[in-house]
Amino acid sequence: MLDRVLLERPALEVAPLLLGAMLRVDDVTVRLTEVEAYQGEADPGSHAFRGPTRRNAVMFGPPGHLYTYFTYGMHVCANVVCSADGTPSAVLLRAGEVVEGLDRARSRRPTSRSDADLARGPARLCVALGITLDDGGADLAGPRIRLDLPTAASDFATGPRTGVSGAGGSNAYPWRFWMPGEPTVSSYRPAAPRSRSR
DNA sequence: GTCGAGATTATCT
DNA sequence: GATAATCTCGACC
Repeated sequence: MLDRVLLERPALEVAPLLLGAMLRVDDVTVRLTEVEAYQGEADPGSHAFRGPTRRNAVMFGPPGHLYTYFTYGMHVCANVVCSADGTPSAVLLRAGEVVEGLDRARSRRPTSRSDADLARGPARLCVALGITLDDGGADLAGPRIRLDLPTAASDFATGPRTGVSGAGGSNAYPWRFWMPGEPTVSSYRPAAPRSRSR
């Protein structure tokens, strides 16, 4: 059962709690191995930094809900909304290990060469689980989506966020959390400065 | 194995 | 019209 009280804390405290958590969508279950904290208003890298918009409205709402968004036109990323109602904190689900519904996950991600690749990366995780924009704002204790927090905190490491746009100069926050030794967590390739020129 | 560059579209200014 | 919390593929070591 999802303990909503735990999610009312700041993202930085919720993030380690989510490591090892089980996230089930329909018949596919993933054990989260890598997450990233976003402190809304105090975080230049967060979508909520510039204030509430239609897209990030869910983040400003009560915790225990799913915040989804489109990025780069092709990819969906999922967050767990935390902190109290009105505080735009969220934890991005970066990677996980598919522990149930492997066949389903594999068919959704035919390009994955190994099972560890199925949910290694925010957008991949969403595809493997079948999360779409339609699931934005969904209750994490609902019929289709269910989140189970681990009973005990897992071992974890922290480090600087990668992949966050350098536009805000926000790469300085060590708000990435992962479980050491997990094959689904690779030292993520530093985001290449993306140039649309040409 | 690691490194570098392009693709593609919802959302915001 | 510009931007973006990424992924995939190809080249090279």
